[in-house]
Amino acid sequence: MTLKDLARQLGLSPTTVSRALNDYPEVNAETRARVKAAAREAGYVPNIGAQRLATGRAKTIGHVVVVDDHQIINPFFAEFIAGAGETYAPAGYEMTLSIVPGAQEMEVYRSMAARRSVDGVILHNSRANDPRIALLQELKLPFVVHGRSELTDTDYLYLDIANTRAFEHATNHLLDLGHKRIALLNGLADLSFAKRRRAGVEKAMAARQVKPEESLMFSAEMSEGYGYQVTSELLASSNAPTAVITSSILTAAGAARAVADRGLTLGRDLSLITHDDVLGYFPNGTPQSPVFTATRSSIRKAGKCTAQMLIAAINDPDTPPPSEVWNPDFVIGRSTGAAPF
Amino acid sequence: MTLKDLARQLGLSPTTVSRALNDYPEVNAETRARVKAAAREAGYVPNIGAQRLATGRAKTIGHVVVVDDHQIINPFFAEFIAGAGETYAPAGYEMTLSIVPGAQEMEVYRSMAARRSVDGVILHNSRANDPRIALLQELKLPFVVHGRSELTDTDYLYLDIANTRAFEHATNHLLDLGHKRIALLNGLADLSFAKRRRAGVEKAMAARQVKPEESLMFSAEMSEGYGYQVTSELLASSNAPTAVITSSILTAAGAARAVADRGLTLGRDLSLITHDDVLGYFPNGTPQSPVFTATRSSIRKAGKCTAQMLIAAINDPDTPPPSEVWNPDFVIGRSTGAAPF
DNA sequence: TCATTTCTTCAAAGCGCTTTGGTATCTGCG
DNA sequence: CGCAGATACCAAAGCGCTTTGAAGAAATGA
Repeated sequence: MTLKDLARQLGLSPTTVSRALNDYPEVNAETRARVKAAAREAGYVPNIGAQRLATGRAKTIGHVVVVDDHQIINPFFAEFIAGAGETYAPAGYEMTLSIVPGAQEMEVYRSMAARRSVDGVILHNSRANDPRIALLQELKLPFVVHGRSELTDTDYLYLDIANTRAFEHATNHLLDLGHKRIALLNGLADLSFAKRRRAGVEKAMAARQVKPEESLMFSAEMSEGYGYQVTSELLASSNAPTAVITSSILTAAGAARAVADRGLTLGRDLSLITHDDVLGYFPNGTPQSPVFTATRSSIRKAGKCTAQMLIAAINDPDTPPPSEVWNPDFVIGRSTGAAPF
Repeated sequence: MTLKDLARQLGLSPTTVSRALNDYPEVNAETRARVKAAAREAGYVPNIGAQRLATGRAKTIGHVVVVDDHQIINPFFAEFIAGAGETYAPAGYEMTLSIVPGAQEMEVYRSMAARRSVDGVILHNSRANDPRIALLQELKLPFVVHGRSELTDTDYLYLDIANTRAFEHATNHLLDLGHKRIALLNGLADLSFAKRRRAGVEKAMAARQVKPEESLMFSAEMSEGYGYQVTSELLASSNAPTAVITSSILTAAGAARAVADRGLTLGRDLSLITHDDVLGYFPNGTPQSPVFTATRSSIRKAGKCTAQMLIAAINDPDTPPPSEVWNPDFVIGRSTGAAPF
């Protein structure tokens, strides 16, 4: 069933049928209704390839996910994607996911632009001086960054959370409780959120003349195992920290397991604050009673909003929406307490 | 830069250029080399919409993910997708993800078929008598099911693991250790894997004349919170089970937290076996020393293989690959021990 | 030598849609 | 009544690629 078939069947020209379906004004209201009814009844849906070719728009947003061998999948990715995906369908967009080795990432953006397979992309895992930003600007491919890069000389759209501020706050909370030796189990060091979080911790400590120790700063992919292993080692060491800050609830869970394994109690023997992305499958206790004291910001909501920003920017390139920086909540759970003296 | 431009620039017809790029035999080897070099140099990539329209093939695989409001994202989904995605790119396929409310799922498949936006789909979360299978067969849209339905009168391609057998094995292991009251924290009841796992547990118990108790059988979305809550309640009840089987490592983690919270020890006061999908971000301890006794099967590998099956079926519809049922490993961890007498 | 086959290449016809540039009919107004 | 401007429709030209059918050039065989 093609447009032409439908037109013939209605005794109309393809032009009129196309315009009726696309809500152009120069079609009689009655005709439009008749066309739409016939289309629905016949189960007519426009061929997407033809539409793309004719309009030059792909009605598709691209997400590139880097997965090298043996590398873990970003566990937050699914939630972010879910949020983004929720906004695409109602807006008439599709989402394509490209899972590629890191070495090919730039090439993928180039080819997306050249073959016009997407109208825009969302950048994940923003890094300190992210080369992807310049590339996308050069390619004139609309994009929104989830996170922020440190680039100051260039303007781009982003949605981020106030990482520095949130982790400064968390650190201050621990300092208030009397903690001085505070470990940070951060994400991979070159990711911009990790840089900012570390800066937040150091800023708070510096303000109180507490010297951050390099040996308590860790960077790795944020798995449960990472939290368990590092915390186990820390607890076994001669001068263990009295508090730990983790960048992910999964890492926090691992840390909690390490504490329990040694027969210790969280919030008494070791204090723990984590960032909580509000993962559906790993809630931080219940709203009434959070397990971990945490900085909290829904990554799913971030996905939703990032997608909206991108669509707005695509539809109206001259007046893009403003970038956003969200302030995470701070929730007190049962994982923090006064420093053992 | 279009094919025509490139052809003009080379002094060749578009026909020849197209054939050279697509490795048709009727092109002089030298010409082909010249064309390919020029294409690379000029950064020419075929327009995807035009290609789709001309060939009728989308070179795209669809994944439909149902996410209703407040429903959690399937936490295993990301790993599966990563596996599938790894095989798409090298095979020249793209992946589109549709995140839709459950009520729209069938409609999405219909529209995918009508507008030819995908060449095939992978079915997630297979259910007992899955109506999607008949629909896709009717639409003549190639598909592979991850999991299996209970349909016996129809033939379709699937990749599944031996759920019944694995959980029968796990239950036997617990029975061998002297456990009689065994709880099952399963996934949502209408999912086919949950049905099979429950059947496995019941089969093993029946074989030993142990009566499974309805009050110890739970079904819910497999979050950490679910494991914690149910296990907490079970442990507080007058005749608590001595062993628990969970369908996901996240639920197992919640159960473990509940045990620790009450000052009890896993493997002594409560035995726990879980299914482990081998999530990168939540490993089951280390290979040398698993935390949980578990049935184990990599869901990422399943994604990879499912995608390969689908591509094979698309490329050669007459001789589709065989369906597969994988046998999970059984690994002994520190979460099981003799029943407290 | 000429007929036949094999190699290369090309012109042109789509694929199914949108969009440009009309035309015919109807209205309103001086 | 006659003309300008709406209104409602249509024919035809693309969008950028693939594919069919044909044809000239070169190679082969009798």
